[in-house]
Amino acid sequence: MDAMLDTEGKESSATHGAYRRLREMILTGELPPGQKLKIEQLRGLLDTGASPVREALSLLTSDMLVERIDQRGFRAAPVSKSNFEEILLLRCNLEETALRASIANADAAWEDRLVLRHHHMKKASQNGAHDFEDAHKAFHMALLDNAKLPLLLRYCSQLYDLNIRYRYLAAGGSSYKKRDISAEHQQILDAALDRDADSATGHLIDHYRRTGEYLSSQMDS
Amino acid sequence: MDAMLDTEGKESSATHGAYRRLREMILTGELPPGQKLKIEQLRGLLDTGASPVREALSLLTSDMLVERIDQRGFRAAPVSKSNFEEILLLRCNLEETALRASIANADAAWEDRLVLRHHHMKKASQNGAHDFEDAHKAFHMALLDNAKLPLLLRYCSQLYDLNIRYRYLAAGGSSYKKRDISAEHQQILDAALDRDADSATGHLIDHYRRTGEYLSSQMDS
DNA sequence: ATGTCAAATAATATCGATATTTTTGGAGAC
DNA sequence: GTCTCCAAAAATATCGATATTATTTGACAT
Repeated sequence: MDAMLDTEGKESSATHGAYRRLREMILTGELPPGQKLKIEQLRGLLDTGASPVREALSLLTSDMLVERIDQRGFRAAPVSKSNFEEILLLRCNLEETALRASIANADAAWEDRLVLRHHHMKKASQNGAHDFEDAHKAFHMALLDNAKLPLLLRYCSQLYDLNIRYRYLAAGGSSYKKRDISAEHQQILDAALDRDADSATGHLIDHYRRTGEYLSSQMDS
Repeated sequence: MDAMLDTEGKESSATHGAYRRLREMILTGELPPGQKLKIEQLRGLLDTGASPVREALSLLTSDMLVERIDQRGFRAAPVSKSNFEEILLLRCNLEETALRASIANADAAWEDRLVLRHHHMKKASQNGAHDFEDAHKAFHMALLDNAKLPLLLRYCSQLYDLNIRYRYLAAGGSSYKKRDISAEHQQILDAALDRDADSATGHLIDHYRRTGEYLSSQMDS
């Protein structure tokens, strides 16, 4: 007597579905920063019960994409320039730590994973922006995950998502020029494969700072 | 027709109450690491409904004190030596960043807060261990909060709590010797008041490393 | 006009019950 | 004796309804 509309055969759970859908909507700006998130409204939008919605919102609180106001419901996390700058700062700090640790643990299997992810990313860049975003994140996380520091990786992943949100908000996802991001990625990859930690972290941080400055300028408008 | 048993006049909310209570139980080890957290069981323990328990567990997931296993409920987060060491590593990294930023923003109001927190901590050390823990955390967070980096502060606070849990687990909360923690705190405070970032961060990290090594040795047993 | 208070409205938080899923336990086959 | 499979039990996930709490509205007094 229940609707079973998802064609995916992977994760069936009303809560998880609501979580992923809401996450997507907040990241892309479909649910704008600061917006009140009323249960009823979302219940209609995702056509599911109130409990899964509630729980999904609780989970999104962990990711700092949703704020809970004690007896007053939920709202999409607000944005600000200072928040953006803090995200950038922390990313540079944490990702440098993670990348250095990853390189310290470098082995053939990791190199294979890196090359693969990089290839997938290049391939996906010809498809839709959505595919590219996923592959881009996968590449960046692959750079870091060989550190074998799960907490650190989790923080980096969280911050990555928070940052991507600003990219969507600033540019509608499009104006995010190809610039020469592709070359930057290649430099990072090569340095990582050479196991040159200084060069790899240098390029990585440049990569972030450059994107950061670009977005920061967009935000002044 | 509802029970209103809390004598506190501050935060009334079944969810929030359950959250605080469960958090306490997990931090102190009353709910041991890895233990299955069955809704019914907790519902009885906290005498409240299933929904608040469920939501409290969701919130504790953010704090990494509870793990969610997709269609199989919740469990208290497991512990391991490598997890402990990662926490220590990240704490040293993040708190150094935060403390340096705090000192860079130093002003009279911050100094006042620091002195006050330090005083309260000393006073509380004569009372129960529970009071001391709260005051101790308040002092450490006061050292960091002048950085005005809310995300960073949140991470530091999370990691602080994860660490305190290991202290409870290793020592039952007691053997955590007074050592000369008091002197160490004084050194950190003095250096911060002098606005000597190198000295302050040095003492702070020493403080953590020393406690870390002590706990680490306890864990080999 | 303006500010305050009370009733009406809307939204959240919570409960109790049901449907789904996982886990357990035991009967039968090899 | 061990393994497989099916039924029984337990636990989770979800729903629908109610009680609580916040917010708005409008009347009244100043």
